Amino acid sequence: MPEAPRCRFAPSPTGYLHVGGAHSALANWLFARHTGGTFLLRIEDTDAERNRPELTENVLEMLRWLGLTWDGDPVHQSDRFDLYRQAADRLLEAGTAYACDCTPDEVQARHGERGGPPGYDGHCRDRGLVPAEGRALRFRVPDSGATGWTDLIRGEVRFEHANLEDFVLLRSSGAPTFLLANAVDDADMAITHVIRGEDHVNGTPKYLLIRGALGSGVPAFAHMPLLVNQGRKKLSKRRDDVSVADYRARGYLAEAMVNYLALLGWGPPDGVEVRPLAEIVDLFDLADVNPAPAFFDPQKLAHVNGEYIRALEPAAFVERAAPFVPPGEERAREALEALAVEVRDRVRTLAEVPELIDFLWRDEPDIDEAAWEKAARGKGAAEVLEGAIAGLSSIGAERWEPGAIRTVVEGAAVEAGLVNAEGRPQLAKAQAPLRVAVTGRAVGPPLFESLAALGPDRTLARLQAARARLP
RNA sequence: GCCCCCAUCGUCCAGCGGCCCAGGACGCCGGCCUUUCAAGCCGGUAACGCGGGUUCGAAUCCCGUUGGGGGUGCCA
Repeated sequence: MPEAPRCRFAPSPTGYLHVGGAHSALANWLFARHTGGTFLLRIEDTDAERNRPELTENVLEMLRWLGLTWDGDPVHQSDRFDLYRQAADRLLEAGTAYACDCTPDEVQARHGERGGPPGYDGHCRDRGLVPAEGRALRFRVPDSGATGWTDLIRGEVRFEHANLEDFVLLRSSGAPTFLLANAVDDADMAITHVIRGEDHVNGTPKYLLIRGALGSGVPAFAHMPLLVNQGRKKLSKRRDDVSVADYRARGYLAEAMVNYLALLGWGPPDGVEVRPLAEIVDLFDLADVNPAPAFFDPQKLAHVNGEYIRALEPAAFVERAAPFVPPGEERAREALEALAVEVRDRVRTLAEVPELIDFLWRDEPDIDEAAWEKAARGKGAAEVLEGAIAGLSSIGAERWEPGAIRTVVEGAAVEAGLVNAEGRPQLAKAQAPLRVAVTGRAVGPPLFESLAALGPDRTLARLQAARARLP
């Protein structure tokens, strides 16, 4: 019986959680849940300069929101500097690391002079410098040979040592770099599978060299495809719309986001894309992941989100949409409940909900003038309004429901001459001026249900106001 | 520049030597349904980058090429 897999998501709190990070976290989570393994979280906060502690909470909150729960407590690298220094000492004693007093500027200047490949030139390799404050520690990469691994997604990958420069393990400040801390922690945490983005492929031989020098064995690697934008560039927080928190705020459901993310770089064997997470856990396999970069397509995300929204029970929809209508507004909540199903079936994000029903809680409809002009110019607009006003006035509050309203509007349509060849009322034409008059918009939930929810008094007042605007 | 990775419709995924003159999904276009808009249903559009091999047979294997991406920090 092989040891149970252990994997981890290791975000750096230099920014909020973005969809690329979520994609990589999801791959780890799916792998762990599928294999019955353990999914750990490690906060890589070794860079005091760029570290923003408050962002750690955003990352944790978003992972929780997505449902990507981790096992045990998150590990913070800032608490473990002793561990890294001990490892560095061992490498120093073994001669696989050496002190270096070159400044980054010097390294770059020498590169400028000599040309050729950038990176460190091994200047301090054999100077026998004693480690001290202000001196960095570098790894002595073997002159010959190569380091490689069998990537679970990419197959064989190899790097010639000749192409690897002596990289920094400890900064001159004494703080560990990502390369050292990452490798040491994975060994310490007994990580068996390193699942991360393709942008880490180039750092992997260095990781392997450190682990080899430390004699700590090696985990398996799976480098996930990067998520790219329309220009096929790696998603960037600066220019792309990638904040997970923003997607939540814009009315995307966590389960839809997770389902969509799972579809990037991977697809279920049976082709059923939108499905319960449990089934995805069941089907997911790293060996099936596509190594090519994948475009993060907001349109398809929206489609998947719409499917999830429509699958919600009415009551559940109301609960989840409630935060998107004016809070504390009793009429808003009532409006949501009154037209729950009609609205649910028409939105792709919860943020689209208020514009469909705001006419119910506003004192006056917010009239879209372009829509009004068009409807007012339509044939029989004034007659339909008048007929509706007269007919609806006589319905009475107790019989104010969609069916009765429809009957009145059909009658008004006939009287206004809006009939087809068979003499049937043309409701599409008749409802246009009524809809704009009452809701302010040209499109929205079904009209009769909308008027039923609005009630006779407000409906009639709005129809009369609209009629008054006509010549 | 150098190193590494990648390569099927516009996009995401399927295809792992014959079932493929390539299938599904999003998008787009058209139709049906219909009180608007959606949803739903039906139909259409559209791809194996190129060149060599290997093989009876290649989208599938190999080589090359072209194109794209990533890395190249005392960031992670």
